[in-house]
Amino acid sequence: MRSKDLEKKQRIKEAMVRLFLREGIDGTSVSKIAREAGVSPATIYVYYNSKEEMLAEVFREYSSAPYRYLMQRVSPEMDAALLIETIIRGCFSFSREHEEIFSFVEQCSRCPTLSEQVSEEECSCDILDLIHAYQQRGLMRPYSDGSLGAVLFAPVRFLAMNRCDPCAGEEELSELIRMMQSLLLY
Amino acid sequence: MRSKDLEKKQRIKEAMVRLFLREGIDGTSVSKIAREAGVSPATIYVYYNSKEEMLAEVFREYSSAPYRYLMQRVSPEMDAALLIETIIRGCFSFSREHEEIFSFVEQCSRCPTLSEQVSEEECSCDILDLIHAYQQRGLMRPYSDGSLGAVLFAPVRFLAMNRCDPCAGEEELSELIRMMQSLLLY
Amino acid sequence: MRSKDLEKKQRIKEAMVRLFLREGIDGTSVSKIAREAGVSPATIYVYYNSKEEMLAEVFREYSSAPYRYLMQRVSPEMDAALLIETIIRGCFSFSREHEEIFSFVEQCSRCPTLSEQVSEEECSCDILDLIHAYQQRGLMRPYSDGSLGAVLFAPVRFLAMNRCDPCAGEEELSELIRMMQSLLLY
Amino acid sequence: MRSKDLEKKQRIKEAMVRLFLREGIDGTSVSKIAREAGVSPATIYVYYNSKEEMLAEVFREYSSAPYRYLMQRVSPEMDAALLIETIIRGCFSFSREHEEIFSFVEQCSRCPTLSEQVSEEECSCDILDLIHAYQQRGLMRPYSDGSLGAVLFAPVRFLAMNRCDPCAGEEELSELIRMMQSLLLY
DNA sequence: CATGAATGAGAATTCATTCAT
DNA sequence: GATGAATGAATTCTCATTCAT
Repeated sequence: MRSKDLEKKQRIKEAMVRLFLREGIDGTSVSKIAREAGVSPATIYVYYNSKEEMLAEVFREYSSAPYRYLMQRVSPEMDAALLIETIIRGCFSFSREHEEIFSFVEQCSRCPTLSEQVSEEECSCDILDLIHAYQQRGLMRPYSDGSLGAVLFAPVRFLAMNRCDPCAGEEELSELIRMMQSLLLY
Repeated sequence: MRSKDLEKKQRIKEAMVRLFLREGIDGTSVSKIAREAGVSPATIYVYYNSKEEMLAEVFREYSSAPYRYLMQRVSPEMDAALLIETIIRGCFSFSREHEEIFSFVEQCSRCPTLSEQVSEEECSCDILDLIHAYQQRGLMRPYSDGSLGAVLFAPVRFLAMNRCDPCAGEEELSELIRMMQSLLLY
Repeated sequence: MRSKDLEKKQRIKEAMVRLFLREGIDGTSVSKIAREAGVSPATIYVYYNSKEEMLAEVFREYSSAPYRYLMQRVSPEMDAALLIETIIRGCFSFSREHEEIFSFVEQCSRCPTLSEQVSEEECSCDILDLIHAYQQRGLMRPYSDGSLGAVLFAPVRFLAMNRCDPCAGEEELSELIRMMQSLLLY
Repeated sequence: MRSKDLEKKQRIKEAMVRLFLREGIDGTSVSKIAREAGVSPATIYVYYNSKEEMLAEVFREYSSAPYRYLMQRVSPEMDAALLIETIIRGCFSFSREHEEIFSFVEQCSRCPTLSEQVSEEECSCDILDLIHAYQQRGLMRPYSDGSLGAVLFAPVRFLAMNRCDPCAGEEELSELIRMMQSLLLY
């Protein structure tokens, strides 16, 4: 596909993701996506074989977006406390800066017909590798990957979902960071 | 006249919730619900004005189900460590024993058109009140409600969602319990 | 049927006729009629065998209402000019005082599945008999019944339908009366 | 892509109008229209946004049809008596040659939810302009437009509706023409 | 590659009617 | 007689997809 085409495919993806935020997974139809993307419904079938495949593919692509976002913000030189803070703040700010993607991934990952397509673990493996390094250097407690993922990502997303008020959010965010530091550091 | 049949309404609810698990929110139509419940599609409109209202009402009802389940298992006489263990194990076993309700609530609470209808906080307030008592007696650290909810419920649900293998689940669950105890107790 | 029942049947009729004005013939369903009349849908079937029969029967009853209204206002003692004026003004004021019945009859009489049930001529025969007397006394020109009906009733109903502004209505009404007097009198 | 097929839209309109004559406004459903037009119900929604809009648009289009029909038959060179005869005969023969359109417009114009969409006056303005010329030349009495419309169009439509027997129709038609000539000419 | 038209299948909902009390 | 519940059939309309250009 040429660059022109890639740009069009991108427009379709973004349209879909925007619609998920506005209308929910069950309110997002192919024709609405087409209208939102400014293309014909038929054009969508140039890039995808079916709505189902499209959903699965875009879900797969975007499910790692929060982790890629994080990877750009962390660095192995950070001390462990800052790493934890950066991860948690990063999760939170991702959910604000990319609200549509955040909501899209949350919706897809809860949908039983889609969730099997993607494993959280694969997506988060780079971050976890980084943490392994800290663990091996004795800078972080040696909890298992599953538990780490559960406590590092789930609570902050929980806050992101339930807090509309940004200020209250900030306070709870700081508290959560302190909690996770005391939990994961020595 | 025939009197309105609450048992029939219940069957409709359960049919909907079962379908959410099997087919997802976007694959659940009124006629499928009717077939699953063994009634005519028109009958559903005797009990609900529209699919939207039905969804909202059932979501509202079931969103507190996990917390009601928990409340039956905890007691103010438990020591703090056991309380935490009971809550986390309770969350997990609810997700196994009531897989459909768990999945239903997770899906609805991520759907932007529905999530506003229900606040997690209201649902969890009884549990939080119980914890307040422990906090006031100096048996648990005085974290805010938001943070408590975030760390007590979100990670275990995260595990429940991502672990299919029941054994791995058990180990991580134990670890998570230990983590939360060390985090929340003195 | 007892008087209680007749009153209920009357309520149903009036509800139907009111709905025809508000929602049109195609927007009037049995359940809406029931709700408007304050009875159960099933009750309607105590009085009528089907919606179709109900419609036909009520149409038959109300189609002569404008003529009965007229008959109460005219008298064989009137001079011919006054008779014409009374008829035309009567038609017009009926359409204002009984807007629902007027609209109901107009709608039914245009509907091909209903119109055959009722003939205008039968309904207007009393008025026409009165006019025959004037014609035989040489006080009105001897036009045929069909033409008389056409010029006495159709134009004023045309005005009643198309004039919303009551003042413009009055002027045109007076003009129409003068026209009909010059047409029908010697 | 296929280009929008105006002939197909026309087929849909004609199907609707035909059904109004056969089954009445309340017996005309979108699927019946589709079947009658030989298209899929969904196709109708390519051309119209809703049944309501479709009805309104087609009503608007056809409401002037009888007047356009008349305009092709009259001419400013006719003498006044012939003009009146042509108009009345034209109205009548339109109702016979285009029975479906006649019935369609009559039904729509009586339906309160539709009638506001179209004003008789706008439709008849060309004919009325022609008559104004005769009035100004002193060839026809100077009655107002409202009254003219009422006596020129309403009675003949009344006859067209109530006369099934074609012979009786013809006699009354002649009489009506004579009446209108004596009424409107000097 | 791109498209608007077209559609069969199915969505949500309402209908006229009947049932059971 | 009167009713609210119940429903099969039909309603309007949307969906995901394909067709013809």
